Amino acid sequence: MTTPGVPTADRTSGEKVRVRFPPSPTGDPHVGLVRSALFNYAFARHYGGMFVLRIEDTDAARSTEESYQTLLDTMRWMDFDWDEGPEVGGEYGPYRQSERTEIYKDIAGRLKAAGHAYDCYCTAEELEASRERAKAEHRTPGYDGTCRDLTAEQIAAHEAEGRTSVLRFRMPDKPLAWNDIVRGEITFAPENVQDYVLVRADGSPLYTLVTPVDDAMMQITHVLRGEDLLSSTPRQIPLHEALIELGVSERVPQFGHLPYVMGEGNKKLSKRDPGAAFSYYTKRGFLPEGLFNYLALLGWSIADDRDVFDATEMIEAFDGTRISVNPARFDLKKCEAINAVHLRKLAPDDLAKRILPFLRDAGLLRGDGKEGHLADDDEWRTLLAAIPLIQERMVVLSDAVGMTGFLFVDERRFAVDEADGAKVLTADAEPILATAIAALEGLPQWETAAIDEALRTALIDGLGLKPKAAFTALRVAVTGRRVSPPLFESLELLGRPRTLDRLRSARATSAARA
RNA sequence: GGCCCCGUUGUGUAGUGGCCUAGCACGCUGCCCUCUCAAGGCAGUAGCGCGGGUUCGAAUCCCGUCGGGGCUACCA
Repeated sequence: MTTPGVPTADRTSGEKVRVRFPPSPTGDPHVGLVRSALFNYAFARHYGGMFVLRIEDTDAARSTEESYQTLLDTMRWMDFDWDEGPEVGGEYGPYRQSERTEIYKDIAGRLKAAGHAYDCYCTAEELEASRERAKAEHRTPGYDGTCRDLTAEQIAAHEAEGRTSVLRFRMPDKPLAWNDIVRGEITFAPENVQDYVLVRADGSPLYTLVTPVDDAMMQITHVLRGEDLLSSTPRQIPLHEALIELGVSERVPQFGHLPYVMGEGNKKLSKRDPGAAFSYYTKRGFLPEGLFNYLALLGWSIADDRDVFDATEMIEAFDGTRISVNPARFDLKKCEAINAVHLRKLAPDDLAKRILPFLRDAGLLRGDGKEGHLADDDEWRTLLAAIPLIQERMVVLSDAVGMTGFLFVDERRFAVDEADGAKVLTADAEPILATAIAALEGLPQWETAAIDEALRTALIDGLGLKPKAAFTALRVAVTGRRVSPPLFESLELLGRPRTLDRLRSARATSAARA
């Protein structure tokens, strides 16, 4: 690898940095896509530049309105505020390519008039044959230039035959090189990059035309995109140069090609991979902060001894120079670990607020949902009090449902986990539960320390039990599971009546097994 | 087949000729703490794809080789 090109987004040139994120609204957003948005966003913010959101929906067959909306929701959820784009506008709009067809038509015409593009009448069969020939001769397959310099007679003959034509870009005969922001000097020999199609026979523009045209007209200075587009860059550079010549552009943007995000095996992260879909994270309750942090780590590092940081810190550090060239494998475990760290840093009421929707969706709250009031006052107080018990045990927000469900569940619907109950609430548990009930019934103060002391005295000292055995029985009886938040605190939160109800019910179960 | 990109522990990375008996994080294992589970603490596990050079000295430079990936569309 040669020295990567340091972005001359420099403050010295005085040129305002403008970057763009151009997703296609096809299907559900993918974490690889979000990572790409993140890098562009951070780059723009680092240099105090503009972040442009552009929707690449020229492929009408695959683009959907639903996907478009999901894309915007995703951007908002990640807090990637865009300075120009759909819904916010901007002076270089419109920002949906489907609304720019006249622009493309105009540019295509001017490109043709200036001799940078020409009509190609080759049929699919002819092109296929040409490719086969090239392969057989160990040459790079691609367009052979048949229609590059047709005479007026030849064109007339083709038209008379009823052939249709596409518009092809005329590649210059010179080495195509650029200093990639991520990878350094990259060069393609001209014979390996052939004339390519800009406009379909039906007159609709292709990605190959539209992307450089928009980047040019939107004054984009830096293009950070996936490595899969690396081989389209040598084709785009001469087109940018042609656009400069036509006066619609002022520069060839600097390019940087980001490493892939890989999934299982040695394949790009695909829909098959658990966790490939962005919605997976919102559903499980990852934090935007956590996902932001983890995604930033996919192909970038902030320092040699640190990998937890927030958006501000990343933006401060992200100047485009430490981007890795290697593909990064998506590691859900690490993503969870990073998320858990961010979760533990949240203020208690903030965390509680974020947990609420998950509790609501699980049907555990009575709140009417009006004006964001998902919980009633009692529930809110209980949740707030439970936060210290669960915060360091959680990885994602939805974990709170399982951990605090026993506090919110309607008493008539409370049930002990079947497997845990069968294992723990045996005949042996009956005396433990009986003793605990007796100890708690007359307790003057219903609070953690008193509960703790009373139960230890009665069960450990009194019955000579091991703490683990004694408290596991109570834990299962009261929380319904063998794993729960700390027991005594949980009992305090649950309150005496409900605690005793559950203990009595569990005692009955144990007695029945005697 | 052609072109291009890439190759440090299981994973992500630090590393740009001596600071490397290769650092950090996640994972995994064990121990401590402990009412469960976490969190926390401590310890451990495992790596420069391979082969040649250059050099007093190479993960770092050169050549070759092997491996992986991408592109090779009237998709983006």
